Amino acid sequence: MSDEAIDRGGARRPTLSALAETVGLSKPTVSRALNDYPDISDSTKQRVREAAASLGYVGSSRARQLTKGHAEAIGMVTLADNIGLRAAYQSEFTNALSLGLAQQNYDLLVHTVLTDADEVESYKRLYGEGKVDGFVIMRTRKNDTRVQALLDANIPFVTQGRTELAHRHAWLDIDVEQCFAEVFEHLYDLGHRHFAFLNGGEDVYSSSLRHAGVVTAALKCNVPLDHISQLSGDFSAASGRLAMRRLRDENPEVTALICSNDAMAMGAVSQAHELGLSVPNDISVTGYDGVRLAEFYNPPITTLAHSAAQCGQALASMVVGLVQGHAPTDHQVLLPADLTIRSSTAPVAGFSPTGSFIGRYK
Amino acid sequence: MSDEAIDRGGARRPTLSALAETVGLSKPTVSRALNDYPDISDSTKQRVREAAASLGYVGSSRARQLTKGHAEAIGMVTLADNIGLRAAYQSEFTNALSLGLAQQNYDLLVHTVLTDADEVESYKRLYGEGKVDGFVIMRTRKNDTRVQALLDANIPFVTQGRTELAHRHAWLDIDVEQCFAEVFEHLYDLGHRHFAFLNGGEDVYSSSLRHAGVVTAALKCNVPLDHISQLSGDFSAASGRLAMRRLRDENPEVTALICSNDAMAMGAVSQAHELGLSVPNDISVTGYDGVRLAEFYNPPITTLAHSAAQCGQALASMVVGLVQGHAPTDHQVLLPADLTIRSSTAPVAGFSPTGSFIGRYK
DNA sequence: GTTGACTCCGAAACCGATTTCGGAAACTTT
DNA sequence: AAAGTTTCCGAAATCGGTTTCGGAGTCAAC
Repeated sequence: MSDEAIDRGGARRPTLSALAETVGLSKPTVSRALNDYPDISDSTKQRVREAAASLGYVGSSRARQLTKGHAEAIGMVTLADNIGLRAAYQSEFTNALSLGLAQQNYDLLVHTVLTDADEVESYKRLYGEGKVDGFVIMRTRKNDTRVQALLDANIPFVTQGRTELAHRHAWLDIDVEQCFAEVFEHLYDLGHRHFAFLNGGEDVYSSSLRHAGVVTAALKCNVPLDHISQLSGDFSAASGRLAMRRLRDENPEVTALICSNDAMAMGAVSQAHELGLSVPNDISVTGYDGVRLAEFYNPPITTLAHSAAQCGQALASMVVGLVQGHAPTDHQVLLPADLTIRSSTAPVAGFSPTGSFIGRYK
Repeated sequence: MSDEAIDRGGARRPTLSALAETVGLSKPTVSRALNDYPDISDSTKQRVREAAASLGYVGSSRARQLTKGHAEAIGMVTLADNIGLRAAYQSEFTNALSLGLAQQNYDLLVHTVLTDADEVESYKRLYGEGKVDGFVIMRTRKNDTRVQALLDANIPFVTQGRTELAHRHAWLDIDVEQCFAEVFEHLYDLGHRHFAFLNGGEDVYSSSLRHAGVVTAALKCNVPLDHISQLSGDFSAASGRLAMRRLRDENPEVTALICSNDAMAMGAVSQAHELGLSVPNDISVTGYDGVRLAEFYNPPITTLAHSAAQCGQALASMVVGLVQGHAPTDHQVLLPADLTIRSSTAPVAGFSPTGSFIGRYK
């Protein structure tokens, strides 16, 4: 009664006890009414709900978490060096993930660190403190220390991209082997016979799959493997530029460059123009990822598009299933990518197409 | 003793009580030792810390939050339509924000919603549930319902970008008036006399500031205002394309297009090329934001760059200060942007520069 | 008119930390 | 040696919910 707190604007939010008191019931009863337990009469539920609404009661998730034992949040820790195009992809992805999570009443907690070591550290701390129930891991590498560490610590997670330990954890990946074969065939159908393939680093699991896809398609098309120059980059636009310079100097016969992501493709295109080469007239270039921006590049870039939104949604339900007790191996899904043909690829000079095209024109 | 829980891989994490028992001390003592209270002897602190380390004890943030009354987390709610370049900027920004928060032991909670209405709803719920202590709001509009709602509900927040209510809340903004004046003068110095200005919508607060900057500079340079075609876009690449088409059809005398962000600039450039216009030979184009990608565009785009990283860092300390009790009005900061000259701007044909350049060449 | 089943609700314990308050031991003072 | 300080630590309450367990009514059945 005389316990009048000074109302400094913040008007202390009502607690469960306060709500219980105003409706003249006990705490447990009110709690069960709000949570729709069967052993509470409908009339009581009704009364409680109305009172809750009129008081503006919102249950404290902190208290609920404490008793329930889970945080209803999923964590994602990223490296601070996410810039440029990589950032574009990540953001589309993060938004989709967050939305998918929200639809299942989970929140997304983002933590950014400066080094790899900090990253593993953060996983353990966030999970140990109970701030999150599990993780989504992006940008997996072939031999990924994070995956190993989380496996060892028995922390639930799902990766975007497979690893060497893929049989032991939940993952979602794009069928890059298949789609890089498709893009190769697309170029072959356009009459190209001398290729360059700008792959990512060895440590990236998907690099070997991309390579396999290209090789498979080459064999199928009877293109000798020494007609495919192998280049290596780091997924940055800068490494795309570098690759294009080397190509001009060392392999001028190449008419088609297959890049392992859109950023490298854009870098390569911009370098080509500076070298006086026309894309696609002198050389065709393809990308991978389908970031929205590739569509507005100059010229718009032919790419393998996978929907970040779709990935995010799928990942959301996978990780939620996981933290609710599903087996990791129940959550391993492979998604296709769409060959999206735009203006950075064209027939080689003087070639009249005979085969049929794969993919969609956009 | 006989209380042997089945160790199903997950090895229940040690609690404070468990730790207290192993060191033979009481819970409060251990708690204070861990938190470095002065009334605990150094030898005891030492002993407790060692035991904690060897047991791998990590305090439950859930319990701590409950007693301490705050979540040590900041929320950000975004609209699901963040795609393309907008996403690129947001991601760089989010990473920086998250990093800055991490350095102050705060986490970033991201929530994505589909509609504006849901957005305000989410702010109230997240804060009401105690999941976050405050918010960072992006993409402010002139008359921003979110700002009004949070002000009404007495929820701490800081915005990136001013609003009509800027005097009542914490904000961080770029001095767009100043920098748009700079970019105008840069173009003027290159000999341009017929301009187009592609602004954002009326509802965006900064649009009027941008306009003011351009007008001020025009007056200073004695450029009659009817030599500046006003166009309006929505910050998308598509609207940049549209603007360029209109320009070619209706104002062919224009030689310089000032865009209100990089995405529109890129759209304009790509459209120009398709129309057979050369950038920068036929028309110069400028952007704003300084997304990394503008640097690798074809051609690289002259832009006004503000560091997303710097904004994120600043915002982080602002919002943390705020939730720790600082007054909103102590946190209102205006940052400059750098005129970053690249290849999308050039002197008009036959113009020999007399004035000096503003800005840096990159 | 007991017994039994059912419906609906409350007392008390609990989750895992922090904080308030006070008390025992050791150490100075006079 | 009694009184007053300091130093260090523990008992109990607390945060705001959920869960376990049981108990008071009501009603039908024998």
